[in-house]
This record gives sequence, structure tokens and C-alpha cells, in this order.
Amino acid sequence: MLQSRQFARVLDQWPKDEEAINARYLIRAGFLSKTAAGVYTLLPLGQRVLHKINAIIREEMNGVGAEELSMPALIPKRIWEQSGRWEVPVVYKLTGADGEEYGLGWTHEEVIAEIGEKYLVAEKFLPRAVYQIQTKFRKEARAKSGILRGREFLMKDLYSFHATEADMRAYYEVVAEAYKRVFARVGLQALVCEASGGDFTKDYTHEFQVVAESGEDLIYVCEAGCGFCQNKEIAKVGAGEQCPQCSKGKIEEKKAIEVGNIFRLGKRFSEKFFMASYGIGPTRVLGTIVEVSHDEQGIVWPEAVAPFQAHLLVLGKEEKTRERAKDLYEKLIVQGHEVLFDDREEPAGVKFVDADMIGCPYRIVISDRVPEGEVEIKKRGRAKSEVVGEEEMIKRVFG
RNA sequence: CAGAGUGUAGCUCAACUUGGUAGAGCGCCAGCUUUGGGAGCUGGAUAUAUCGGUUCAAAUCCGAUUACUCUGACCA
Repeated sequence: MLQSRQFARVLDQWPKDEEAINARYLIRAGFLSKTAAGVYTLLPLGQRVLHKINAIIREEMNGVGAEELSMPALIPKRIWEQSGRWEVPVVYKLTGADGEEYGLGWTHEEVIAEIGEKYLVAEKFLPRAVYQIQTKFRKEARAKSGILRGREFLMKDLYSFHATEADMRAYYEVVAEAYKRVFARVGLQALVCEASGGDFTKDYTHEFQVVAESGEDLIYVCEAGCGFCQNKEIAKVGAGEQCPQCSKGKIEEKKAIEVGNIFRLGKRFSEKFFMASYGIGPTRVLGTIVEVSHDEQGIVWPEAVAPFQAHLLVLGKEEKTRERAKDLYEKLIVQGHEVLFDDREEPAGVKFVDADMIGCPYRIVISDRVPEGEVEIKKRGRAKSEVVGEEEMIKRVFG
């Protein structure tokens, strides 16, 4: 991608109407634009990151035998009435041309349960699992925290169907492991945390929580790292007490962002099979990564989700230098690498500042002072750069 | 939904207290210059959230509406 051709660009000031770190950085760096409170546009850079997060999620979901499908956002009232969830406050309700009422999808248990009853009519069709990555709508009383709590957001929701409760419980564990891999791969340290089932189930559910100052949830974690973690809503221990699991560490209270959750639904939505549902918010994941991975200069993207692996900068005014940079860029593109090439007519300072703000994992500089055949590389977040040969750079950055 | 704050150019702000031709920086356009950490010079275009009231005169005072932010409530 040529930076001179990009639709959006890095802004030179922080937005005045955002306080959340995720929104401030994403907007300033040109990944995000606010359309309304709790409603955001993902600009091309943001969309690239989202695609990478989704690709990782898809790999892991496919890996546990789930198939991807796509359910509607416009859902007729009768489907919600079957479960008694038409009268919940978060539903956006609208009326069709025929006077029929609809709710915008804020979750899809009812929809998939109905379809499941149609196809999974005998035990020989079980178990099955399907998922989607789709826009959800929730009439939140108050939008806040940038893209961490929007009124429109993306959700990956997986639903599994089982003949027995034991089978449902076994698969639940399989998905929990897949979820751990998803969060690890996108660069997040997620804790598996016991929580209440809310409206869904009396059983405990599990939340995947990322410790962060901006988190809305309070969790109790064992400081010894034994894995004990409970949401404060259900915790029977208090902060400072001895861990009930390992008896070694003390319990610490931390703020955390819930990036995923999994529920054993049982027969709540259908008498015909045991169901479980599993959610990850890809847009929330994106925001969470920014919350935990940034510095004063800008975003620091983990390699797996960075919009581009490398940001190539050309500095200096010599025509020969520009040619060298262009040749290198074209070579990297032909090799299939993801490179953002800052070919703009801007002073060096602007290019450095913008590169730090965008936060690609590697910065590659070609300038009048870098010898021919060599380039300067710097890893985002490290202080020092070094000059190496082109081939060495390719090995290190893209190898 | 309650409380508080804010709304002036593409962005960030000034002018409002005490009513009298709306300014700046950045960005944008034209030109010159410049190129290793948000460069310089010259010229140019662009703005008072909406509706109403008071007044000779409203960005400024009053009322309503609306939007955004924050705190709380809410959060399958």
C-alpha cells in the first residue's frame, strides 16, 4: 500500500470527544472514525486489523469442527417471543412495511435454535456446531469506552448442539481451549474467569478477561498464578484473602475487559438438544489490544494482527534514493509481503511520527545516508535501529 | 434514565465574564524553499449545532431542542 494513496491518514491531534485510550489512538492513527455515540466506522487500516483477528478466530473455530454460517440481523418478533426475550431493554425494535415488528439481532440463540430444530431432528445428527461473525445491535443505555461498549459491534458467536449434557460439557472444554489459543494468538493475555450465567443458566459460565485499567469488570485473581479467577459478582472470597484453590497466593482484585464468554445453555432454548453458546467480540478484541499495547508515540501492534508487517519509509531528496525505495517496495510486494510504503513528500519527522503512531511491527528506512543495498530496520517499541543488508532484513522481518 | 460538562473552519482552540466587522495553530489549495523526529516564507479558500426570544445590534444574554463526553443506573 502506498501511503500517498491512503483514504485516511494520521491526525496531528487527539480527538476531543474521546477519553477511552482505544478510541483516542485508533482515531488519531487513522484506523477508526466515530459516526455516532457507540457507532464507529472502521477505516481501511482498522479493517485490515479486524480481518486478521477474524482470520485467527475462523481458523480456531474451524479447528474444533464448527461450520461458518450467517444469520440475519433483522429478526421477527415471534422468534424473540418464544424465549421471552422480546421485552428486554437492549433490543432495537422496528416496524416493517407490513406492520410486522422486528428486533435487530443482539444475540442469536433463538434464531439458531429454531434452525437447529429443523435440521437436527434425530440423535444421529448430533453433535453439531456452527458459528458466525456478524454485526450485533444493542440499545445500550449509555455508550462508553470507545469501541469496547458500542451499540453496534461485531461478534463471533458459536452455537453447539448435543444429544447429552455430558457431550455438551466435553465440547465446552474443547472450545474453551480454542478460545485460549485465539487470545494468545492475537497477543492478549486472557484469564479464564468463572462468572454467573445471568439470564441464561444457573450454571457457572466462563469469561475470558484481559486485565486492563479501562476494564469495566472486577475480577478476583490468585496472585500466585495458580489460575484461580472469579468475577466479583460471584466471588465468595474477598481481596487479600488466601486463594481457595492453591492456598499459596493471595487474592487480588483487578479491573478487566471481557473479550469472550462461554455458556452451557442446556435446554434453555430447545427441548430437543443440549446447547451451548460461545462469544468473542472481534471489535472489542481490537480495542483491547490497543488498550494494553501502546506507548506515548502510538499503537504497538502484535505481529499477528498488525495492519502491515512492515512500514517502509523513504527519506531524503535524492532521486536515486527514491528509486531504491520504490524498487525494494515492489520487490517485497512481488514476494507477497505486507508493506506500507511512505512515499509521501513529507519531512522525515512527519514520517517517523506517523509510523510510530500507526505501529507496524517493523520500520524499514531507506535514505540518502543508508548505503546502497542496505536498509535500516527498527522494531516498534525498541529504541535502537540497525543497518543491515536487504536480504538480511527480509529474513528478519518477513522470515 | 439521573447528574455534570461541552458544542465556533477539516482538526485543536481563542473571542463569551462586560453584546458592536469572528482570530490563531495545524491541515487544505497555489508557488518557492526544505528533507533523520510533527520545517520555513508568500498568497488563498473555509466556521458561530438547531429553533425561538430580548436588543438598534447576539458567537456572547434568556428559553427550548439536539449532539457528543464523563459519573451513576443498565450491561444477554
